[in-house]
This record gives sequence, C-alpha cells and structure tokens, in this order.
Amino acid sequence: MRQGKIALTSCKTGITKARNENASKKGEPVKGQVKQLQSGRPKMADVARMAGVSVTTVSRFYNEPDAVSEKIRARIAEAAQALSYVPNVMAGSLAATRSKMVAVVVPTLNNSVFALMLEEMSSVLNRRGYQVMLASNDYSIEREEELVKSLLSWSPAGIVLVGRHHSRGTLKVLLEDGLPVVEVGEYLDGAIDSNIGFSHRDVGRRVARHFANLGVSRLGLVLVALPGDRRAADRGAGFRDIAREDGLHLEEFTAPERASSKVGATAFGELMSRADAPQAIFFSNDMLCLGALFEAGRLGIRVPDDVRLCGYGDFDFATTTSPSLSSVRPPDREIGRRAGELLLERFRGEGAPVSIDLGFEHIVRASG
Amino acid sequence: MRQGKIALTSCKTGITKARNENASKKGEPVKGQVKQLQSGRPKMADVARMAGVSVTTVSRFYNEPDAVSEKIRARIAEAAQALSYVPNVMAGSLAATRSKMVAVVVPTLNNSVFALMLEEMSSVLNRRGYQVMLASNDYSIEREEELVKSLLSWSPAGIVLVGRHHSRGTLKVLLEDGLPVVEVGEYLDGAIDSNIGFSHRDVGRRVARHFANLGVSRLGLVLVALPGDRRAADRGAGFRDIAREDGLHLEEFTAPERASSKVGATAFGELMSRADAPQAIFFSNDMLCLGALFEAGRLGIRVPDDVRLCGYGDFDFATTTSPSLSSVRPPDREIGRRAGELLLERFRGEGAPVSIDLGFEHIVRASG
DNA sequence: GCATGTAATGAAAACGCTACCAATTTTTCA
DNA sequence: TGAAAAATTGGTAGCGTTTTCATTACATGC
Repeated sequence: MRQGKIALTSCKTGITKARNENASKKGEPVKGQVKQLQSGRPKMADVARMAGVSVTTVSRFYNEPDAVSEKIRARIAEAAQALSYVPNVMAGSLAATRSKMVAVVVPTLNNSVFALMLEEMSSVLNRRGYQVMLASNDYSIEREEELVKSLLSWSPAGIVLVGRHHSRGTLKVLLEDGLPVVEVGEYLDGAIDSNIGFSHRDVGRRVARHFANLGVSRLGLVLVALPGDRRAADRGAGFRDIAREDGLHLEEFTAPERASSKVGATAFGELMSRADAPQAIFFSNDMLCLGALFEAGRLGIRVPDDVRLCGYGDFDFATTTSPSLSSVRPPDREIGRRAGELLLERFRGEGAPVSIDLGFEHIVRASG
Repeated sequence: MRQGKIALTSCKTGITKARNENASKKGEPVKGQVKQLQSGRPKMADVARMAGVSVTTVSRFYNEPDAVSEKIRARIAEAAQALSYVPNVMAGSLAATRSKMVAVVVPTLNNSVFALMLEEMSSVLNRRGYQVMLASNDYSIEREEELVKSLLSWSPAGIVLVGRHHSRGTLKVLLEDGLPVVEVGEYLDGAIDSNIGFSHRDVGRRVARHFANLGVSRLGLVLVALPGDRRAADRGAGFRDIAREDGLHLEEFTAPERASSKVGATAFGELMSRADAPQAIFFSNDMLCLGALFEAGRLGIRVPDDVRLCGYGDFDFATTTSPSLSSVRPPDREIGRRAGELLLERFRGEGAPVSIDLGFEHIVRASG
C-alpha cells in the first residue's frame, strides 16, 4: 500500500554561483562615487570600507569586541547590518589554522542514549558559536579511524568519541594532532585526553548484586548487542563477575545483532524454557526487556513473581509498562553537557584534561 | 545511588600547536640537501616536491584523479603516504568557494524517525567524501533561522531541512543563496528547491478511512506533540477530515508536550472515561500508543475488541507487543538515502530540483 | 610641559589550496 | 611524415580571513 507520485518542479538554475566580481577592472574609470554596488557576498573589506575603518578592526570586532572602541563598534555593527554581512568561516579558519567546529563520532544515532548525548552537547556548543560535525561508525573501530581521519582534515577545534576502545591508527593520529579529545560514555583509566562517563562493568555488578541481595540463586543474562559494542559486553562481564563471586547459577543468551524487542522476546522464551530457568534476568537493553515482558504475558509467566527483569537505558516506556521496568539510567544528557562544557573551557585556554566518572542510577521498579 | 569519583589525569600541554615553520628564514644559507625536513603538517607543496610534480597536479590527484596519468598518480600516492599528508579542507574550500559539507537541521534527535533519516543520509554522503554538519532546532522555526544562518557561513555544498514550514527569514536567506536545498519528511507543493517526503495529512485520512471501513462510528484522536510539530498536526487534521466527511463522532485529546508512553496512558484513560468513549483511537506517535496499551490492560479494556488502537512511526516494539500494534511506517531511511543521493547528483552538476512523494505504509496489526 | 605608558587602529604578509590559462607531450589521422 | 587534436602538466593569481608588528591617539605622573 504505497503512493508513488513523482513530480518535477520548475527547473531552477542549480548550483553554480556567479564568481565574485568585487575587483574593479583595471583601467576602466569609475564614475561617480567610488563605492560601487558590489555583486556577490560582501566581504570584510566591504564592511570596513562602509564603516570607514580597516579590515583588521572589523576582524577584531568579531573576535575580540572589547578591543574595539564603543564608537567604532557601533559603526561596524551598522555597516554589517546594512550589508547583511556574514563572515566567511572557511577563510577565518584557514587564517587561524583552527575552526569553530567540533567533530563527533558515535556508534549509531538509532539509540536514544547517543542521540540525547549528542543533542545536549550540540546545544551547549551551538550556544557559543561552535558547530558539530557528525559521523557514525556503526560500532566499527576501523570505520571510526577513517572517519576520524577525514574529520581531522577539517581542523576541528576538538573531537568527541564514544567509548574507550579505538584502533591503533586512531590513537596515533589523535595523539599526534594534540587537539582536545573527549572520550565519552565509558569511564576507564588512561584516556587519550579527557574522559567523561561511567563504568559499564559496575552497572552489571550493581544489578547482579541487587538480585543476589534479593536471594535469587539462578541468574539470567541476555546480551544482544552488535559486535563492536564493548559497553554492552562490559555490562555483561560485570554481571558475570558477581555471579561467579557469589557462586550463583548463570544462564546466558547471547546474539551479535541489534537489540530489538523481538529478540528480547525470543531470548526470554528460550531462557525460560531451559532446565535451570533463571529467577532474575538482566538485559543489555530496555527494548529487549520490553519484548521479554510481553513474551512473559503470552507464556503466562508472572513478573516479578516468577522471574525478575531489569533492562538498561531507562527508556521512556520503562515507567509505563505493567509492571514498570527496573532499569539502569546512564547520565547521557549530562555526559553530553559536560563534554561540551569541557571542550569550551579548553578552547578558552582554561582547564586541563580530566577524567570524570559520572556514575549511573540503578532504578528498581516493579519488575524487579 | 550514585558514584561521584572525579580524577584528574596528568596535565597535558593542551591546545596550542606550534606554528608551521616551512618557510626558511631569508638570508640564512641552507647547508646540504635543499629538501630540509619540514616541521608542522605537510602541505600540498611538500607532496608535490617529493613526487616531483607541481602542486596543480597534486590538487588534481585529489579532485579529478582521472585527469592524472597512472604513473604520476602512483608517485603522488606514495609521497602522500610517506608524509602522511592530509589535505587541508579549509584551504580547499576557501579557494573553491564551496565546501564538501552538507548542513542538516532537524527538530530533534530524540526521535528515531529523524535519527534514522539522518544516519542514512550521513552514510550516503560520507561515502562520497561529504561531511554532515548537524543542528537541532527543537521544533522552533525561529531557532531554525538562526541555525541556518550560522550554518550558511560555512558555505555548505547543500542544506537539508526537515519539514516545509519555515520562517520568512529562512526562506529569504536560502532563496538568495541559491544552493541546493532539500526539504524532507513532508510533501507539499512549492518547495524552496527539492522536496522528499510524504503527506502527513494523507496519513490521518488513511487511518480514519480504515477505521470507518471497519464500521467504527466513534473515533478518538490523541495528539500529543510539541507546538512546532506541524507534521503531527497535519496527521490530526487528516483524521478530522474523514471524521467530518463521514459524519463520525470524534473525541480528541490534545497536549502540547513531548509524546511519551506516560502521556499516552493518561490520554487513553481520559478519553475512555468520557461519555462517548471512542471505539478506535489514532495516536500521533507509537510511544503514546504503547502507553495506552498498558493502560488498557490496567483498566480491563480489551484491545481490539473494546477499542482499536493505531500509532504512528512503526517503532521497533510494534510487532512484539500483545496485541501487536497497528501503525504507520514513514519511509524515514529511504527519505534520508534519497536526500543524500539527490544532493550528490546536484553537486555533480547533474539533476534538477525535484519533489518526490514517497508515500507511507499503513500497517494493520492485531490492535486494529 | 615632557617623557612614558596604554589603548586603538592600520598595513601587509601569511594561511594552503583551486582555477584559469598556457605550455608541453602524446596520440590520431590523412 | 606532418599537422591537428587530445591528453597531461605547470605557473600563478586569488579565495577572505587572522596575525604580527608598527603607528597613532590619548591619558598619566612629575
């Protein structure tokens, strides 16, 4: 059931723009006033001429306004306004050998955790005139290396990477370049530069510990995550840590694919059909947990009476389901905000590389 | 329950890089070989010298490889490799008065529809060496105008906006600039340039028509969307169209906030408690519908026997719930892909502005 | 009133690349 | 074999800013 209407609008002229013709032809006498109407985008020189000052001063007006007198500032502002002048960022960046841009590489956008992180960061940076250049590596560190390299050729003011696991090449390039790097979402020692995140391993431990304290003796772990997702793997590892330490039985379901409610349902059904069916299950993602919840309903398995469930991500629906879902809330928005602020500090020349563990919240709701 | 460990790593030197010192001091005699070891990032001239060709040829090597002979191509590749040369995009863009970058403005990233669209587009563009500069306007067209203006100062090769509703200022700036603009996600006549999307109004009509065909006489509409969300409003308008045309009773619940499963539950409860409780409800978002489904369970209202539900967005969980949720699937990924491809064509100088209605799928599942 | 700072301004040289046009080499075709 | 056409290659003037570094204007202290 699909529509297929395709309409061609009027054929516009397209991409190419007329070259700037600011330079007056030599030898040709200029009649009347010297200030001819210019074609093309106005440049700084045009503003300068109109305001009766030098280009240098106009440049200052934009970069360190305080260094320009009140009077002249007003004149420049007026001229810029009149010409609707917009500074050419490319030229500025070239001359200054740095650009007001931050490169960000995320594994995927199709995960609210990264989306929120990015949105928050972008808003913090935008507010100070920095733009965000985005690329997603699809959980591949090889792809990440490519992306980092091509982003670097834009001479960004800083770069943000998700996670702490990068290829040798990425590390080499980044360390050589020496620009501010923030690794977010995961907290580990020995960051390239700065690091803002939390320990995913601790997440797994915390949840397992919670189940253990409840007297559960048979644990379940559903780890459905794309191959490059170290963070999910770490959560699983933490969960196993405690199972081992406390000598608890552990049943696992693992699959190298994108977490979806469907796989969650499948995984749950499979796990619960085993001989030593778990009494409490930790999912690497809330979406999996949601699928499991529905599957439980279909199978007549009661939550949390027969089995406890806990997800990860504290997705929107966690509070609304019946029963509401226990989950772990990563500080995604705050990570984004802090990363942005940290970079801004560095750009101002203040601040030094830091590593910050923002922790996480384990939210226990009705599901366990 | 929160960790708060904060650790400062060793204090690295920071942002400032040593200036390029390629230019040899005048008057100072250069001993030995003329080709001194250069400090700083290598430039095109360095590659040219090492490969024994002119800068022009190296430039061609990167921009139109076919115009360079096989032999020389190999020499240049080798030199570039040896020097680990990376072209300076800023310089290139300045000289060419256009940059290999596409500016994209979305309402929010916290909505899988836009996230997927963006991801797909970004991947198509990346493959051809174009980068994506991202900004989100939070559903505000005033904010959009600001963003467009500042993005424009980066002289992008093209620009992508979500929706067809923009401020006067945005239109003015965009029309003047004349660069390729693609408005995505919504299909309407009279686009600025190109347009790829579908009719949201038709979505509402289609769903209402479906309910009507089923013999439903009392409809319900839950429209929870942020104020600037014209697309959601249009879906609602379409739904009302049919209700009016067919003389069906319509109960509405409207709230100007972000759609979440929680509001969905509230809205559902409120609507079902009214005297003329609807027999079929259309939600402006699947997340709302999910909340409603759980609320129905709590209230003992059977779906679809007592009331039919249909959402929008075809979110991941729609197939897994019990009953599975009817929904409308927007062609988000395809929109992203087509937008990217369209832009690439335009960059190559091929293709003209087009408007494409990609339609949508109304997926009828167990919920109605 | 005169030397001495301090604040404001300006001139011109980079920044690293692309585009235009000219120069050179190679190929094609009678 | 020679001339014309096609394919390669190179020289160099910008692209529109930012940055020294120098200059001018203005206030300060004795």
